[in-house]
Amino acid sequence: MTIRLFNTLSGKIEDLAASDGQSFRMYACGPTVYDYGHIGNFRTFLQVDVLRRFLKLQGLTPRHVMNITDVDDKIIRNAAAAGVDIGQYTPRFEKAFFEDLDALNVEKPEIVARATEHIPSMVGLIEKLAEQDCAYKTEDGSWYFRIAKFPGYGKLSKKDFTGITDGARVDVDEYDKDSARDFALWKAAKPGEYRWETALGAGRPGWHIECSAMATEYLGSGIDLHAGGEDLMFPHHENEIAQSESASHQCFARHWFHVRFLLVEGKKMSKSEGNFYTLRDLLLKGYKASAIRLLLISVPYRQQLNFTFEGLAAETGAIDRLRNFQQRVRSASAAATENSSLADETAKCEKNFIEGLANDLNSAEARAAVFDLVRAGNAAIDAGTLGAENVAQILGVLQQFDHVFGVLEDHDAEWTKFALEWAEREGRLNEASPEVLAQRGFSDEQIQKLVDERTQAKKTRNFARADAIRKELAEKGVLIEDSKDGVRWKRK
RNA sequence: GCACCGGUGGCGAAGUGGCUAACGCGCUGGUCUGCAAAACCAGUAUUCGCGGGUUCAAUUCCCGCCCGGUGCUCCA
Repeated sequence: MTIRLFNTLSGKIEDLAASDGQSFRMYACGPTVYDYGHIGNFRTFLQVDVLRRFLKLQGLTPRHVMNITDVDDKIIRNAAAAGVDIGQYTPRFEKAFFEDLDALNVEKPEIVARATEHIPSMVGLIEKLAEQDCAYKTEDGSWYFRIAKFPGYGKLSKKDFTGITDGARVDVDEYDKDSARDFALWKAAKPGEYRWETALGAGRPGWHIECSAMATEYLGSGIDLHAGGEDLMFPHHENEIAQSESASHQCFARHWFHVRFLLVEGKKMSKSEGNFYTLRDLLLKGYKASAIRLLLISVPYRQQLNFTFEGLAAETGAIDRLRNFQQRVRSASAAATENSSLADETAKCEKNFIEGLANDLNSAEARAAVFDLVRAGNAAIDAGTLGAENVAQILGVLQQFDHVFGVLEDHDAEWTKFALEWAEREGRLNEASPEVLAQRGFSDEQIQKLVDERTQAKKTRNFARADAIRKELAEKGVLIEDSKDGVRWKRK
């Protein structure tokens, strides 16, 4: 199946392929590690995850590079405020970032590259640009990219800069740039500021240069795909193209993948609106990591997604249904004969699932196909017309679904516990919801004891006592389910 | 202000110039149960922001308006 994906550069939907016929070389802009990641950040990382997982499902081998921006103005400012070196400031946020990706079941890229560990590579690139007069040094010792030397500037974001008047909006710090649009490659250190001593002078890299240097170092020129949030299109990605292509005289990236921003409760997410959420905020409120993942990936990446708590609750229900179905199919007693219409239904699901994703990563279409199978499969189980071959086929399709969607395995309670432990260490337990908090210190053993007592009470038909225990457990966030195979319980 | 994207049932959301407008959640009814819960089944938009136009036919194409979002500046 040919994978078709929208390319920001061409403005068209194009076929995706590994240009070297072996590995699919992709670069995705990673986080600036100065704070905890919010759900907007994670929508982008999650959509890139869906893409790379689907590529793998389709037999491609991704070679995926992600940068960690561990030096920038915000980091320098925050570290200085905390009275520590940037090297002491960033690791905890980098660690938190990867923990969050783990919680969201995001696969780790093949290569993770920190900006601070690639300074020589960036310096080399700037020197190469300087040799071609594409970079120049200003009086304060900073280096800038000369946009006038790159005719293709604006081709990604579709901007026409020909009419821009130089000097129209010049920043005070940038008074000696040749053109207002020229951007910093290397920022000279002001007294007392964090710095690297290099051939370019003492300073630190500009924001855009790290991605050009590291993408090229690990992947070479003409990479298959470059990804990021829609906001990065301009100026970040535009500048990456200008730098990289001026230095190499080759295409930097063939395909550009941009993920749309999300809304929260119908509004732009911002701290002042009070609708700004980190992953940890949501876990502490008792939402499941898997539901957060599913919600963030279920709306196609080019579509604005409205993140709501009602939607999050809905996805929790959807996940339960999918997991229950898988469990039901696994333990179903197979009928003697195969159900051919169900076999057709299963094949159709697989086809629609793959086609949906191949169609510009339409995850909504893909998951709808799976729910069609859930309905058909459940009906067959109810009717007792599920053959052994049917079981194998359905489980196979669910496995494919989960290769990409990654929500069927249940690690939710572990991540909630993880968030609680983190909050406790950070002195932020007050941010946890009462229900989540009630689970703290309520051990599995204690729960089991109450569950057993209730079972005994039921045996003696002491329903009043049994119901009282059920109520008590419910108040502490534990749900009881009676079934033929005994009593099950789970933390909500 | 200029440019771009979107507005589909209670909520999220797919899709299409003409077949019963996907799918999930919710809700209602049913099966099951000591009662629940869970699970399963069934039902649930004469209609796709508003006003025009093109067309035999528009939710789908065009124009205008209203609303939301994004970019033009740091931002996933």
